[in-house]
Amino acid sequence: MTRLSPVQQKFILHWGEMGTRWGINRTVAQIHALLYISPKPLNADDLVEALGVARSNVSTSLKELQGWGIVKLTHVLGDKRDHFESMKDVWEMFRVVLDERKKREIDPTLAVLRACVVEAENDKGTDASTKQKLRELTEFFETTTAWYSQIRQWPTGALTKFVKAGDKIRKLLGISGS
Amino acid sequence: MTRLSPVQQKFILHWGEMGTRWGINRTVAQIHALLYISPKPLNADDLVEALGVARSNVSTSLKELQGWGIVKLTHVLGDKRDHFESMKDVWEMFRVVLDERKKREIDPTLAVLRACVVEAENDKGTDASTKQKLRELTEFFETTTAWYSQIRQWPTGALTKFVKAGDKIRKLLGISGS
DNA sequence: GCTATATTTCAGTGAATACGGAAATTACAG
DNA sequence: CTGTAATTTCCGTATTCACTGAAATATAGC
Repeated sequence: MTRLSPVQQKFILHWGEMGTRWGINRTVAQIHALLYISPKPLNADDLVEALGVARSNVSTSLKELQGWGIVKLTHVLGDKRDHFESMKDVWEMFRVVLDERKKREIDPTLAVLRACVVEAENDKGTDASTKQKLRELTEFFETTTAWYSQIRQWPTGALTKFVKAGDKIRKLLGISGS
Repeated sequence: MTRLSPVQQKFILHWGEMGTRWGINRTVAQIHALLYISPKPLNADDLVEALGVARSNVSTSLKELQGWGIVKLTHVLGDKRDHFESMKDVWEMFRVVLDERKKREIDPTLAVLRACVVEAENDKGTDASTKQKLRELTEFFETTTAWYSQIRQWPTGALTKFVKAGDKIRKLLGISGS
């Protein structure tokens, strides 16, 4: 692993920054950024050297990334050390991340909402507005997750076609448009 | 503002928890949750009492929510105190939040990525893999944002129709399917 | 303009999180 | 089996972030 170029640095730093904004640890995001642009698998010491963080920090961050399913452990011939590489297909990568966030956050939220709706029905202490709003929120998540499970299986490039199709879709669906 | 029912508490606590997972301050999210289910505008003291947080905390959180554009300041007759209400349409609300996050995070990211791509072109220090990956990532964000600006103007309920339409869309677009 | 009330700002404190370094464990070569 | 390299775990520290309470400012009625 040679020293990072200014461009690589800029990208990695920004990616780390974005990570924190979305609830991802900065180092985790930086390591992911580096692995993503790297042409070959890197070992832990490569990452330590390139990013200037502690070995232990790299270790836990890599575990985290493997937990997300976007970084895999590999080996290179003649080297006993573990090496790591990022998923390379951007589309696939985001699909995996979205699936994971859905599983970790949206699904539990839906579970809580449904429980709240049920519980609110036979509960005098909860006003009508709350009941109504909880129902609407539940429905919102139900619709959007159903919709996501549709488009998540679109092949790469389908969104491009979709964008190009423009208003045709809306007409097909009989959507009035806003 | 009467005391929170167990259902309301459960919802508000969970919403606060979810907030933190997505980079939103817990108190901010809790206040938003409470305003969302509230049938009428609430003042700062209502929030202090219901959530058990400091007055100053409520103040800054409300500023934050107004900054996001999902909470508005209003007044009720015969009360000089400021009152606040949340946007009530879930769909509109998420549209606003997504627009804002796009503006704050995605757009700057795209700017950085484009700058990186340009800078990488005339730079011997950056390898081919990096250039390639940065291009792909840029393209990804360009496509997805273009796609978002399409569906963001779909009227409420259009997604439902979309889900029901199922595979028809894919056939229309000539997408092979996965 | 003065007073009471409401709101915001700000500095200090506390809690959560991230991180580093040493120690412990594991994996491997000879 | 032994020694060495690699990796992980763990605990203490540091940094960041959230929050409070008090002081300062603003607002509205009189």
